[in-house]
Amino acid sequence: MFEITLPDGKHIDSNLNESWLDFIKREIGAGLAKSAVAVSINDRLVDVSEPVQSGEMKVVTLKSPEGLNIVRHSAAHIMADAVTQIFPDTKVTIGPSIETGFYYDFDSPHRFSESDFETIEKKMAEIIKANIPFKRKVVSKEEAIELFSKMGETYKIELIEEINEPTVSLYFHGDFVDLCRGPHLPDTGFVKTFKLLSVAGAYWRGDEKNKMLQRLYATAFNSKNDLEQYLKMVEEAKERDHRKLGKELDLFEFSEDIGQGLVLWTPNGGIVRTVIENFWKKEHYRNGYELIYTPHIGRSKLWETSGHLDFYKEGMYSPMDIDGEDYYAKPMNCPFHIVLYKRKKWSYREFPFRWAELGTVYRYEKSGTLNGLKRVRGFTQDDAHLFCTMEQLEQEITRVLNFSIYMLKSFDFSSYKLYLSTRPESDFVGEVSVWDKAEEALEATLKKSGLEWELNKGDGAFYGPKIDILVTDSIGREWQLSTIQVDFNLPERFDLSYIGEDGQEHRPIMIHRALLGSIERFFGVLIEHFKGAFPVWLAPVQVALLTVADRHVETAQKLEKKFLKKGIRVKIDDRNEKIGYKIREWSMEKVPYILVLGDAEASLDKIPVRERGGKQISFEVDEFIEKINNENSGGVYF
RNA sequence: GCUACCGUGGCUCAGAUGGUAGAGCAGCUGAUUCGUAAUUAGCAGGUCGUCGGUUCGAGUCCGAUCGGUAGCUCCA
Repeated sequence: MFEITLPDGKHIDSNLNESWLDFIKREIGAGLAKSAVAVSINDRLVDVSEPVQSGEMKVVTLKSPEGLNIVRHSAAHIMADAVTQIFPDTKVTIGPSIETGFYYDFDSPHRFSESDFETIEKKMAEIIKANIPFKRKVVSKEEAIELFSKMGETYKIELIEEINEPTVSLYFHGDFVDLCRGPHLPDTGFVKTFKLLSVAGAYWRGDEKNKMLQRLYATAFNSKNDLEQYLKMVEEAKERDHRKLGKELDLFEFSEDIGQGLVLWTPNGGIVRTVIENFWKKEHYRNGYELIYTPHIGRSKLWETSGHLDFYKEGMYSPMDIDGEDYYAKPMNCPFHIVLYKRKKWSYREFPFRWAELGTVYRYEKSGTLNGLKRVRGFTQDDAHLFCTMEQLEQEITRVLNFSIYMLKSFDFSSYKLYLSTRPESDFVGEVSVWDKAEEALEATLKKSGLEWELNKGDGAFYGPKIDILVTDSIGREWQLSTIQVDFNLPERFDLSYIGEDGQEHRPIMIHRALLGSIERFFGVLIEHFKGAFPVWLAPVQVALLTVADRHVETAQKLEKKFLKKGIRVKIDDRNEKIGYKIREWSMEKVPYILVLGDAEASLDKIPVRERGGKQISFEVDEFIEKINNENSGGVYF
């Protein structure tokens, strides 16, 4: 007797030894049975061909996220089938579904390239069209090993040997067989549309000591429309790529002469950075921070004390010799801030301290990980270190969190996801009771914030718990920008203290925090978020004045003077070109406002303002200046 | 760092099977003074990333190196 509960709470008792598919057909409906790709029984996914069992069941259809995962996973098998048919010497390894599709890793004497895609896709289409059923078979490990060794599938054997169960499940479709937990589609025909995307190297089991395999990336969707939408989104991301826009808008540069991962800010990028930094400084003063400046290098003793030479050496550059003494370029600012702390004895009455610095650090990143502005070797952190008592921790964290959200909002990021990372299982410093108190403080802050947050249990750094903030950009991608980290380690290592109310020495709590992260990376994210069309307050040029003919230059200069006085970033274009030509150029530069000055504007009573996108509005000069000032985020930061 | 791919004038790109570099845009000079996304004529600009090799001859083949892209890995 099976007792089955449906999602609507209905109980069905059945004593038939039938498959889920038959059960669904009879008890729920033939229509649903047609689009059923799996069954969730007590939150475990199984094939629809599996026999019924007792529990809470839910039909998984193509449309659900789980359903799409199954489609993609099955498509991965189909791809592996196609590839091994076309290239028989190929060994299969693993092929899971991922967020945007699926991949399969192969070990093959054949060098895959995009030119193989068509052949593979054609073969896959054949397999799909044949509606070949997926069949599950549970066998003993020995049996499975025998099967795969006959086939020469050594990777599969390695996987089976590590499975701690007496049996394993195999999935067949046609002549293809793969070790797999499942579930899979009823048959290959359920894959509606797919596309091979790229080929890349990937280590066997993700370990760089192992052999490099060839990974074929692909994706599958339930409709052509979904696929097209996905491809469009990929296209859109390409269009927005900050490396492409950075070149087009002349915002930054890398040079072989200077070195990998080292950014040159051009005059245009320099303006944006200046605005960001000036805004940042002003807001920090307003929020109770004091700005400090520290050097780029420090003696090895400092890095020994801080522990960086023990734990972070791979990230640091080789030392330079100064008068026979080793100095290191800083990968972090904290030790310098701590040395500033140590210059005096502090009283609890003076707490908290909030010391901020736009500190430029240098970190060794493997060459393959470098990526435009997003991953560089020299960058400026918008760093700050707070020193406070345990009693002040919650209030300080709340303050930082609010400040962080305010800053992100100022740059047009309005959707956040927060993560609380807590004490790791092992390898952590400090007392458990201190950790607990700190974690409580962080959690209380998050709860009060009313923001969406999640717990990443055990994901904290060894030195303390932290809160990370992810923002969503204009095309839905997530970026981690802010991080707020409590540190129990460095105060200990540097023997920091303050005099408490009781006249005794106590250890202060230290908080590291960065709101924008790195200025370089943040700039990259901003470029992509705005697609290079910066809001007025950040735009390198805010207003372009275009003269129709030479006799209008004087008008332009008069206007320029007025704008400059008000701190508006303005450029005159008095070249001997047709007006359409100039408009095209400044439009492509994504300048927020273009003003065409001709005979009609000679008196400057009214000026015609062309907005980005082509809309034209007539303004009085003062009115327009006022408008720009309003758009300057409450101040001129340049 | 590893694997694959890529590297031609400021930018975007052409240059089958090796025979000694080409376009558009940008730049410069001239004509044009023309009102909301490219006026026109001419000129100039490249030791084809770099170094080495094969060859009578290499942008084209081979090796090394530098740089880039995708992914893997890393990110106390």
